[in-house]
Amino acid sequence: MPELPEVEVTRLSFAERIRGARVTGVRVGKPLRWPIGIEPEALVGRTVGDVSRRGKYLWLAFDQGGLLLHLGMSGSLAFAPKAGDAGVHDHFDLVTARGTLRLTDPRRFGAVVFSPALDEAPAAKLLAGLGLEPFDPRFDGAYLHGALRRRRVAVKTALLGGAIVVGAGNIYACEALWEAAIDPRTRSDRISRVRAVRLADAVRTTLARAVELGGSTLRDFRDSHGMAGAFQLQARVYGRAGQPCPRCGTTVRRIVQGARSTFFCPGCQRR
DNA sequence: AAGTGGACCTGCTAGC
DNA sequence: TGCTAGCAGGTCCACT
Repeated sequence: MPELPEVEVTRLSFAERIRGARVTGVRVGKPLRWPIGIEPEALVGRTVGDVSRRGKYLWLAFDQGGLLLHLGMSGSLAFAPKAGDAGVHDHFDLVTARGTLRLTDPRRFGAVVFSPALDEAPAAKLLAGLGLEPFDPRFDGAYLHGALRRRRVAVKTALLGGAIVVGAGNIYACEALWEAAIDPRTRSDRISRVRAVRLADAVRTTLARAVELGGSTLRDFRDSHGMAGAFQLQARVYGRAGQPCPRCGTTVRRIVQGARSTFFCPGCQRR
């Protein structure tokens, strides 16, 4: 489910509501990717502060420490309709007077990890190695060109890796490469400076537009109030194998790169 | 060091 | 209808 736009849309949908709330209870379900790292009871009595985002992680700050949250492949955060009605896929509840923030995650690739601070372990360790935020002014064509030159993987793989720029997962990496008219199989060190400028623009604008549209709801993504996203309706290539490219009419293809599906137009996306 | 493939876990859909 | 294979939005880790 969640790439940067879905995570950001989720954040925007609950941050205001939960800020200042006092934790009155915590419920945990099945284990997620990593142990929480604190007795859930020890969170009771803390006050929620700001919710920020780094890549696809959310940092929910308390007056003391905070929780690093990740939605994995199938996670979502929502306010529970009423307390005590947790289903089999609900694995974390943060109960407050302003509502119960609930992580639902069928595949359990997501995570809830307590950390004493964002810049201390374990949070810092999980965030180490992340590339620039796409909306960071330092993320531009020159930076991207330089970073791509140091790698020899396919440019799609380089984007997905997150070590150069965070936030573009499988949907938006495919979409940004279409936007920039670059063949996803192109070796990253063969991308010219001019095309790197185009690609950096495409990554930024694709992610920004997706946030504006409320993310992509392919199957089950909802924000914390249950709203679906609309970006998927505008996807040009993702999930559209066999359909005509909206730019040149060539049939969109699906290939596999690094065990992930890549969708692209072999007509107008060039090496 | 960088690149590759497997691992984690569950649910859904298409096809026989 | 029931079973199976294949697929899914992420990313860490072990191995080459």
